[in-house]
Amino acid sequence: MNPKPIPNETIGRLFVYFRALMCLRKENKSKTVSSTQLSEICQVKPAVIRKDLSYFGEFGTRGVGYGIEELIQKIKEILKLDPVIKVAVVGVGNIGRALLSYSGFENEGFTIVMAFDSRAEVIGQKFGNITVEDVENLEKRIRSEGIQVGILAVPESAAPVIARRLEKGGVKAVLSFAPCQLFMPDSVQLTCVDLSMEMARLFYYSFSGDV
Amino acid sequence: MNPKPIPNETIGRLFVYFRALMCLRKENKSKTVSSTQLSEICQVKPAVIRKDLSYFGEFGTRGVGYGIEELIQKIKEILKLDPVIKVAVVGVGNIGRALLSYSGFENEGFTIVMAFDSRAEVIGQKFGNITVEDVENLEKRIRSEGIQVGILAVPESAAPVIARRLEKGGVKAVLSFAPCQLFMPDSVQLTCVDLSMEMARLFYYSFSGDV
DNA sequence: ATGTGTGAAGAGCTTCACAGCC
DNA sequence: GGCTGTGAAGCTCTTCACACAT
Repeated sequence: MNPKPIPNETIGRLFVYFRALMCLRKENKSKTVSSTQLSEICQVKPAVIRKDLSYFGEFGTRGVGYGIEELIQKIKEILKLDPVIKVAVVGVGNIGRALLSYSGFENEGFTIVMAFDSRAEVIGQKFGNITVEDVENLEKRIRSEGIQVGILAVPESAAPVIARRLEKGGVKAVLSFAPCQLFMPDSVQLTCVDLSMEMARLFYYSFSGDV
Repeated sequence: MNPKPIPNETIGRLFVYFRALMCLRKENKSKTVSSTQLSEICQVKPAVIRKDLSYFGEFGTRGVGYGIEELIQKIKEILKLDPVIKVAVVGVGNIGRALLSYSGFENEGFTIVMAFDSRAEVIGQKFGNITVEDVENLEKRIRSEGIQVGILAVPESAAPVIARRLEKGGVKAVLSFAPCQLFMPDSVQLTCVDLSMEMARLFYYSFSGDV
């Protein structure tokens, strides 16, 4: 058991702060920022920001605020944001391509280093400095390259099999875009991004209290 | 105020049940399903399923379970899943294309009916029966077509402006893929799908309790 | 016997208010 | 004055156990 129970939501918000801090650093208007200032950028209440940060230590200075550079480093540590962690994308359809061509990840602490697909016409294509490989060799290749995180961007029908193979290849975490339930051992962290579900939630809240 | 406070999470889970029920209906093995059976498919505990459903009425039969067809209809009603609600995609990059070419949405209760982009080479392209239009005319077109939901799939730099224009065009809800904070009036429901944040969360949980 | 519906207990997260420090 | 750090209160969501229906 950990010393203190850290809310799940806190982790997500830390990343939001992180991104805001990166902006502030670029603007370079000040070396420090108060929870009130941060709250305006992040749309999170000042007290929440302070409590979130306080779970991990006392990073601020009373009467002043938080050192921007220092806080960036602290959050990096906490979230293990580190481009050394290797990520692979499986499935180079539209979603896979979107991920491969998004250049923002590097500023945000991680890098995609491999891509796999099953289609002959896609294998061998280059995206930046990544060449799409044959999914046939998935387990072997991700194991030999030390891939720790897999992104599942294949069609629903292939998702369960690929998920299993990522697990066999030794990844510790999987981010899935497949609109279906996946079964994973507890040793593998699984997050599903379910667009239909988000849409459904939006619908409910937009059209419920209606005339 | 509503009669009972309904957990936010319940809404998301309802959609998960919905999808599972659609599968069960297709399999056509039985007319009914118990919360225990559903729980195995959805990976949600039986008691949670029962409580979630009980917020909206008494849909089950004691000793038997829930009628599959009946429950599908009820959830459709609750979530306002209805292909009559019109959705537009703004930004036909990789993410936009992924959404336009995903055929599953129709089974899941909504339809994308328009697409916009600013790039001359994309405007006029067809995806299924949708022709990409010039984002120039965004407000006018979504208003005249009665678009109620906008999906924001443009680069970060354009996101705040387009968000504002969607709002002006009269949408009631926006689903954004932009990795930045957006400011919207309370009258517009906003959900942000933040992939970097999900990655960061995964990282934290995968590499924290580590050696 | 089987399986739903639900009040009450429990766990988790947020908010508040203010003590403590600059 | 300004701002952080935090215990305690308040709120929300989940879990449990069992009454109730078929």
